[in-house]
Amino acid sequence: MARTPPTKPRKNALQARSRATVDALVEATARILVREGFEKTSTNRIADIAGVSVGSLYQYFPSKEALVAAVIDRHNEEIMGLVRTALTEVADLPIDKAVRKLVTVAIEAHRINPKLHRVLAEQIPRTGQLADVEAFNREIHTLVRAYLESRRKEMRKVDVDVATFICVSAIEAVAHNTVLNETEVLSERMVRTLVDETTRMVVGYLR
Amino acid sequence: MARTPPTKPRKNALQARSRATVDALVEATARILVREGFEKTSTNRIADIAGVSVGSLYQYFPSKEALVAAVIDRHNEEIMGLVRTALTEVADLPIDKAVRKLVTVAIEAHRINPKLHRVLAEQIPRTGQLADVEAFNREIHTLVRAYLESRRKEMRKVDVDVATFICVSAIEAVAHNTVLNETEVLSERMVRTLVDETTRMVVGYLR
DNA sequence: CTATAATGCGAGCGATCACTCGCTTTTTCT
DNA sequence: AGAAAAAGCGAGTGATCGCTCGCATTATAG
Repeated sequence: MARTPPTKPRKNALQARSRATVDALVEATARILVREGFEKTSTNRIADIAGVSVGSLYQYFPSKEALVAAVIDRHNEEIMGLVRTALTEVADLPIDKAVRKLVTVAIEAHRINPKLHRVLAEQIPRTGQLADVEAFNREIHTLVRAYLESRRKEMRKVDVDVATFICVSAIEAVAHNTVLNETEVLSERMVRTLVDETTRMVVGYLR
Repeated sequence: MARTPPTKPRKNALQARSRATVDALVEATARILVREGFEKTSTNRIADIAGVSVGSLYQYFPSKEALVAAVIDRHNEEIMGLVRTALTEVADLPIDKAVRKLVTVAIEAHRINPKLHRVLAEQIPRTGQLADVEAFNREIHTLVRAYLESRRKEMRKVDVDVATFICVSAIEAVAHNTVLNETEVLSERMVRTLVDETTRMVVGYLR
């Protein structure tokens, strides 16, 4: 205890070189997930593609799970970036304009990296730390709820929590299924139709 | 080739005893999935819980995947049973009555075995044969589409495929999230509210 | 320049697990 | 009853894979 042992506390303190290593590892994980699927994604392979040794990998990520979690986090943060921005922009808009914007953003967000999104949704077992996607759902729920609360006078009498739940579920589902079903390129024409229709449904529901 | 070799073509022809074995295996798989999660579900363990040897397991199921697929199939058939029945019952009803019935059934269907449903949705990697959940979605889409087509005169002018897609996505999402979010027992009060609200949204959208 | 810390390496260990094979037991058929 | 087919058995095998450990290389401090 007297002497400071040169023990590495597993993953932290980064100087220049190591930051690049960490990035390379996360990037490699994402690429393998997309190109080969979750089953083929092994730590040895990740290290390999990242141009790094397994040993180094385990300096920064305590487990394979942690690596996948990092990819999920990065992806979710991209999505949440769009959503947060949209929700502040929308704060002063009436319901019809706001909903349209939110539906548009939801689909955009799902189109950021559709292949990765698909793999994350369909192949990653939500277990242990990976179960924390829930946190993002809670944040979205909170933000949307706050908006609806502030626009209550434009709405019919309705429980705001229930309305939030229904609207978020519906919008998310349409965006999700749109991206998953349409193999690759889905026309701008189609996207506009879906935005129109979903907006109509949700706005009609709220008023 | 001249002699009929007593080779078992791997899984088929069932006399009395073996049918029980197959059932026990599928049932055991479902139970382990629920109680221990997908990760802990190994073929040795399945055979163990089923009171059967691994050897026998592989007489009827060519792979672990096949076993899990059987569980998924059984569960989906239960759900599809309810949905098919509901859709025929509903054929002559006006949109508002029909949608209410369908929403109710959707939630009921998801409540058949919520824990299993959760595991299947969250922990099973949709890969290889397991990807065939899609077939059930197609059937639902077809059935709902046919109903909407037949009720076109009660509806505003709208592309029936798009409307089907939106309605099915929305209803399924609400049912799904309802069952997943509410930990265990969700009050009849809440269910009624959700049915009311979802029905309102969908009916409002269609007219 | 030397000492010390930080970063990187990769062969290989230990454990798990899907699956096989040679054999025994039970059922069916005649 | 006897034979043949069907069903059942479970120790063992081969391969995979997450992860460790002892050592090498590179950067920073004094």
